[in-house]
Amino acid sequence: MNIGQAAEATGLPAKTLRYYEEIGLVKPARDRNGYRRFATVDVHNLAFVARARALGFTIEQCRTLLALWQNKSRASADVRALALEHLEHIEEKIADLTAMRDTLSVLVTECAGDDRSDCPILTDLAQPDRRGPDAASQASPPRSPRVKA
Amino acid sequence: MNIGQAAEATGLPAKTLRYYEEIGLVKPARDRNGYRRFATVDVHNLAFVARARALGFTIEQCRTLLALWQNKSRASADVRALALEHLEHIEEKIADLTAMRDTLSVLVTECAGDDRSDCPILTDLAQPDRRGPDAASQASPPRSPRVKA
DNA sequence: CCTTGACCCTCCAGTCACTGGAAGCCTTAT
DNA sequence: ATAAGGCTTCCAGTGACTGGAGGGTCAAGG
Repeated sequence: MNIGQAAEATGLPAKTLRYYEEIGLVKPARDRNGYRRFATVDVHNLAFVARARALGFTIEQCRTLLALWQNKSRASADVRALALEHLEHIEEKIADLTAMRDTLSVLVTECAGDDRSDCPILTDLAQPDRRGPDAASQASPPRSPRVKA
Repeated sequence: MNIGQAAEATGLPAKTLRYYEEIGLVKPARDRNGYRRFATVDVHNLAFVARARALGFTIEQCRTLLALWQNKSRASADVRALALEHLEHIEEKIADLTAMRDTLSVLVTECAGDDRSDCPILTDLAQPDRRGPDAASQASPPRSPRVKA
């Protein structure tokens, strides 16, 4: 299977497959002409990774999950721990984003949105403290807007 | 005001203030010794940006908001449109993350998490299609796990 | 006068997970 | 022979910082 077919089969762009090889997630063989040859097992691994990525696992977590998947003597507790950690991470992000959404939707509601310059959104951004539904400010670390979600 | 005091006042790391100068978000004056001197207006602008960032606006959106804030002849509709667009973006992310969370929490519940190797999480990741609460797969673009949340 | 320590400066590299593009082989069909 | 399309490598860029090296500046204490 050439890279194009593997891309087709996994739903991942060919570029991504090259990248995954580069970082050692898959190790396709090579034909004599230098083309990558993806075996069935490679495609399985890629599909596994694609699904884990779709659930928001990082590449490093995918690498770990892949290793656990291939290790028949693994303990399911290890997998569960990883998933649970990731789940907490997701919950945090949801909480942060929900706080942002609440604040922002209040502000949007308050703003007339006409051709006058008067705008509660800007007023709020300009004023220290005193925010509507006590939003994102104190979600997670007290310092700096390190949310990047 | 030196950079350290400005950092203290805005809650942003000094490194970030340098970065914001580099990309032209603020333009502090310089003392004869080369130190940045932050005027009150600079600190106000930085605090404004910090709050907008905490609400998840991108740097470019912050730049726009800052310009609108300083432009007395702006129309509040412009601000509202920007906020609304951002709000939709946030809603999308929340939806994606919620789908991930639902799938993942089902899987975590199903997994015994003991020292046996049998693990529904891995089984699910390995199997194409057939997922519990029809999760993240078809959240937003049909192709690839381009969620990066 | 000298040193110490806390600041400040610039420049470079790294993060994460790709993505885009250039330049150039290889293969297949016409 | 040539054109199209697929494959290769390598380099650079994304966003928004963050870390660190190497070095200048300043105020206080000995």
